[in-house]
Amino acid sequence: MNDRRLEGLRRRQANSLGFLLIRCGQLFNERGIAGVNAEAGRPVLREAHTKLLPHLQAPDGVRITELARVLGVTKQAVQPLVAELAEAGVVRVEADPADARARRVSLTAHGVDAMLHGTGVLERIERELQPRLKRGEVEKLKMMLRGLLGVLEAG
Amino acid sequence: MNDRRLEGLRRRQANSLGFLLIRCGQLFNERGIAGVNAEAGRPVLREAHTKLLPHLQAPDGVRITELARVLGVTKQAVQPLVAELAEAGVVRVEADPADARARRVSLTAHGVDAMLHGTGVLERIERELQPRLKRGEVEKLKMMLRGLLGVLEAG
DNA sequence: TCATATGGTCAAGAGAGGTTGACTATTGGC
DNA sequence: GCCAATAGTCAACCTCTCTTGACCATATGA
Repeated sequence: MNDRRLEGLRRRQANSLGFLLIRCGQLFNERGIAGVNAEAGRPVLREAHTKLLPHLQAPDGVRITELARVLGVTKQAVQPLVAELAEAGVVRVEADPADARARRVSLTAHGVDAMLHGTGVLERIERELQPRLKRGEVEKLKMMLRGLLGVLEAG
Repeated sequence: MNDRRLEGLRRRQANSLGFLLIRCGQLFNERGIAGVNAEAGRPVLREAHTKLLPHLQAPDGVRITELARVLGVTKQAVQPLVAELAEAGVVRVEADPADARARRVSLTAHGVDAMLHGTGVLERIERELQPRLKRGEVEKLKMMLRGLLGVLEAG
C-alpha cells in the first residue's frame, strides 16, 4: 500500500543534492575509518576526529574557543578531544603570543603525516572504485565538488 | 615551518574524491539536522536516525538482525533506536509472516511523510545555494553522484 | 584602576550508543 | 523427534560526548 509513496520518496531523494552527498560521504567516511583502524590493528580514529581535524589546518593554530564555535559545542566539550590528540602527538598546544590567556592548537609534523596517511586510505578506496567509474567523469566530479565545498564553507 | 607541508596536505585533500564527499556530506548533514530541529522547535532528529532511516525503505520492512548487520553493530544496539522510532510513530514493527521468530521494521505513512519533509529541508538548503552555483552543473553533479552511489552501495 | 568580558580549566553528572552474557521461542536439517 | 542455529529480548555495564556550574588568569575600556 505504501509502495507508491516509497517509490516517490526514493525518486525525490535521488534528485536531492544534499541527500546524495550525505549518503556518499557517509559511505566513504565509514570505509575510511575502517581502513585506518584496520591498518593500525586497533581503533585509533573516531568520527569525532574527522570532524575536528579539518579545522586544525591553520599554520598558526586555532584557539579552543574557535574550535568550539565552529563545531557548535562548548569549549569544555572540545578539551578532552584536544587533550587526547595532544597525548597521541597529533597536535600541539602552545601559548598564544598575542594573548596570554589563550592557547593555540596546531598540527604537529606527525599530525600532518597522519592526515596524509588518512587521505591515502581514501585515495586507495577511490582507486578500487575506479574500474567501475568513467575515468573522465571522476575528474569533473572532483572539480565540481571543490566548487561546491567552497560555497558551503563560505557560509 | 610546517606551512609547506600543510599546503601539500590541503592540495592532496582537494584532489581526493573521498575527502571532498565527506566534507560536503558533513556540512549538508549538519545543516539538514539543524533545519529539521529548528522547525520542530526541539531536537527530534539525531545522526543515528540519518544512518538508520535510509535502510528502512524496503516495502515489506527489514529485520532487526539485517539492520544491525548493515550498520555494523549488534542487534541489541539497534533495538532502542527502533523502539524510539516506533514510539514516535515513524516505524512499525510487525511479525514476519514467513518466520515466527522474526519481526519486520518498516516505515509508517507518517514515517514516509517525515522523510519527505527531511528531504524538503535538504532541497531548501540546495535552493539557497543555487544563486552561487552554475545552474547546469548541479544537474550534472547529481547525475554523477547517483552513479557513484550505485557503485558504492553495490559493494 | 577597577569592573566587566573573555580564554581556558576542573568537576560532576546526564544521556546516547555501544558492548557482553544469559535467556526464550522458533526454525530447519538430520 | 531431536538438536544446533537463528531471531529477538532483557539486564548490566562501559565509554564517549556533551552539558552546567564554579573557578582562575588575563585583557580591555570607561
